[in-house]
Amino acid sequence: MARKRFDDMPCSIAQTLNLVGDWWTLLIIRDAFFGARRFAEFETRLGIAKNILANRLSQLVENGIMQKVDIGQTGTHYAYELTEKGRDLFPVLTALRQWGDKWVYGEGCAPMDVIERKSGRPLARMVPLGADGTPVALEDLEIRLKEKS
Amino acid sequence: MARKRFDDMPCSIAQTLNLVGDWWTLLIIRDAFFGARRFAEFETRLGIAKNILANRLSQLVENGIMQKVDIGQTGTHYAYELTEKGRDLFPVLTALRQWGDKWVYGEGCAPMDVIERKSGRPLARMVPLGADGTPVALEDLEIRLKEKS
DNA sequence: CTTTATTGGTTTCATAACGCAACTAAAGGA
DNA sequence: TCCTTTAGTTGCGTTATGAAACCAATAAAG
Repeated sequence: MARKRFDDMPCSIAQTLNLVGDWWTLLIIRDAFFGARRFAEFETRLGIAKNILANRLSQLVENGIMQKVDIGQTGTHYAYELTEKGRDLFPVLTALRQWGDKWVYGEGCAPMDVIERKSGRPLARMVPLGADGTPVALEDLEIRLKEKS
Repeated sequence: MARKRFDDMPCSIAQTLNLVGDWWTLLIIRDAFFGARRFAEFETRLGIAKNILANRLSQLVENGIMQKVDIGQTGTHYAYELTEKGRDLFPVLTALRQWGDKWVYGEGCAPMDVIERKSGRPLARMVPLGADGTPVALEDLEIRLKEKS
């Protein structure tokens, strides 16, 4: 049967994964953050098949995460760029990257650093903070589900 | 042909997605955070097929993200629990959830809140911070790739 | 003004993954 | 002994993925 969709799950995590949670989509977004704009650029950087890339890009555009800009005074030239909605996925990518830095490569062995130019230093580790700005403990959290109206 | 693996990409994001980036895995981890422990619990909460669930759980155990604990004095009873490596994915789930809260449901309309008991208030929005603790601007970031040794 | 290259795809087809349902295995209880 | 619970495995049809071939529009070359 068809791949199961998570559309109907009343959960932001499921909904987000439904939009960006397949094999390639987050990597396309990653490369967009890292400067890729053109179809061929994504293709060669990722080593993704053209049909899959075309499909994913059109989904991303459809979902408002990227936009397709015609920069074609000269021939067929489009740029795919992140919208604000797309740029707002940066925390997700950062969390994924920091987890991999720590658990796949090990502290200090990551193949890539993201550096803040101002300070010349890498970003701080992202940690969920409470309303008062201090890190939260998992045990101190409570899930509260809203009633359906 | 076989699904493409991201194993060979020298990138923490790709590596992390390689471990937890398929359709179901992050939802299994989410439910583990929310208290699910038993095979049947994951099955009914997620509506996932048994074979897929069995496959994903064994991958998660193999990758050290969950562990399978035999709690079976009486019959066949196992519990699947997150390891430290698994619990450390909490920032990833939080970032995904907060993005969905904002862009899928809209501020204040999320179907679920994660509340800190201490304060009774939801977690703060996760934002990548620079080394000095202030939020970073995307334009002020620089990617630095490490040479292969 | 015809030919060739570039860009951004679409089509085709083999294979792998998914989803459902049925079946199995091991232990406990009636 | 037979039934139930738990945790799977197996079989099979459907869908998605990946590679390669093909296509269309424009530009550049000759």
